[in-house]
Amino acid sequence: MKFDKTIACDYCIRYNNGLFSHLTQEEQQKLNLEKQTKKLTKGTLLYNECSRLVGFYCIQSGILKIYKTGNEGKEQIIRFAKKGDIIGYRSILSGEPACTSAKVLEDAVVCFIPKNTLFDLIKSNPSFSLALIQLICAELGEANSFITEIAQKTVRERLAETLIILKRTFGVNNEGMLNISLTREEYANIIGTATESVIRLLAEFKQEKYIEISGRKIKILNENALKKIGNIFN
Amino acid sequence: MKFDKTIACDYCIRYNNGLFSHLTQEEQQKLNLEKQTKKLTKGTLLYNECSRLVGFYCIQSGILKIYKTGNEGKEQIIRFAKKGDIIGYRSILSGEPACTSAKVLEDAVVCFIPKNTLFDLIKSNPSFSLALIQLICAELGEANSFITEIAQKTVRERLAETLIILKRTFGVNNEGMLNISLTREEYANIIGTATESVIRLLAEFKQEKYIEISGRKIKILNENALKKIGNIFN
DNA sequence: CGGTAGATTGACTATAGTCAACACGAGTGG
DNA sequence: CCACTCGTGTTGACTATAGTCAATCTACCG
Repeated sequence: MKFDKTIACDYCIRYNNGLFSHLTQEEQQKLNLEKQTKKLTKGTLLYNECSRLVGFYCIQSGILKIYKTGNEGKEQIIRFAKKGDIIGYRSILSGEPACTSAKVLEDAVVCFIPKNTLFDLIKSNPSFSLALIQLICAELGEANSFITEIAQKTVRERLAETLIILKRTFGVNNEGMLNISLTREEYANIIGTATESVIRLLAEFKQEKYIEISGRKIKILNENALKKIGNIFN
Repeated sequence: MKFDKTIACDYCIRYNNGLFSHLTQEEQQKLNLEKQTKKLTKGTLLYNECSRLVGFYCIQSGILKIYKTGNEGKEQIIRFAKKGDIIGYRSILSGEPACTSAKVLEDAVVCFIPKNTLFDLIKSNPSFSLALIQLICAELGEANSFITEIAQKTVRERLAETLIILKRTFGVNNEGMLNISLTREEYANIIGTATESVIRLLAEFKQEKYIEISGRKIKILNENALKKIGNIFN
């Protein structure tokens, strides 16, 4: 991991879900001094379950997967973190070890913000606290939806839904390919199924011309069909 | 619904996850004036998805189920709320309609606390904010675990786990029966399965002498066996 | 030029969902 | 008081869905 301080917080302040836009000039400068910028290459494990974090991370670029390890050692991907997201805050706020792991999927630049900086901000800046609370509530709302979907939808439905959500979250490149590339196993670990099931269903979707596949790159050809399969109404 | 103000907040202050213990005398008095106490009988729907809440609720006694309705109209129970829990805060903090419904399972007494009271506290009392953040983070942590379990464990494993969790959460009465009584369908809606599957598995557990059943009352006879089945290690 | 990780396919099996019929008790209205 | 209904619980039979296992293939990397 390399550390540098070349990128000022101003950049993130504009993007991070508005979280840091509630800081005063003074607080912003303090943050700028106390944070550490890290460059992380693909495959790096930023932290894992049981890590005792001493700060949280703010993603400036790149993609990480946030996952939990089930009792058979199987990974369950809980969510992804991309530009503007913050991760690891749950652990330091509750004072417990992390309950998830974070691994880099696409080379990333993240800022490490020490625990005390966060606590100081909460203590001194109510607007910041409120924004943070709202951000956590949003994450909680998504987790609740995820529970319902994983409990009630079939694997086929969840796969279709996942493709739609990935498109919404990461967008597509100029060839229409999803801007995130996952292994079949990672798809399985989002959906909660076996790798082989993902392979078979992707092949089906391809067969029906809902998607186009080229290695790990996927292009959605018929979004409406996938929405219908996944029971997505918006 | 009946309203009264007979019960002072002091009572809850001591129990509510320490949340309200961070209030000053003055704030406690203000809260006491602004809250409304409601008595809710079994079966009452406190709010449902799409409700625009104007405050949140603090449970003084009784049990409510918090659930989401999936696209086939099937209920997914996300969690239960009992003495000391707060519900409905996510909706007012994010300014969105509720994403879950809350229905009374056992006659309850709840306090309604208006939105502005909550916002005022967040703005003026950083200790309260921090405690609130920690409370939400705890809920988020549980949601993440729930996702992993529902995605990876079999129905049998989840049922065993659910029984253990219900015992931990609600305890047992003097006959050893779980202090919560659910229909078979409600069990199915926690676990994410069909009612018939719950019935068959409960019969199995009974057969193996892990539990004793008398109508909706369940007694755990062999906790270790259930823990083993549910892969619970603590 | 192996070696390794990931992708694919087929065959088989287990798990759990669906459907239909029936049981049972608590209320309800004639 | 009795038939009736309704909600819930139960059971059996069948089916579909998805998991497991094993073999093979492919691409890329050192």
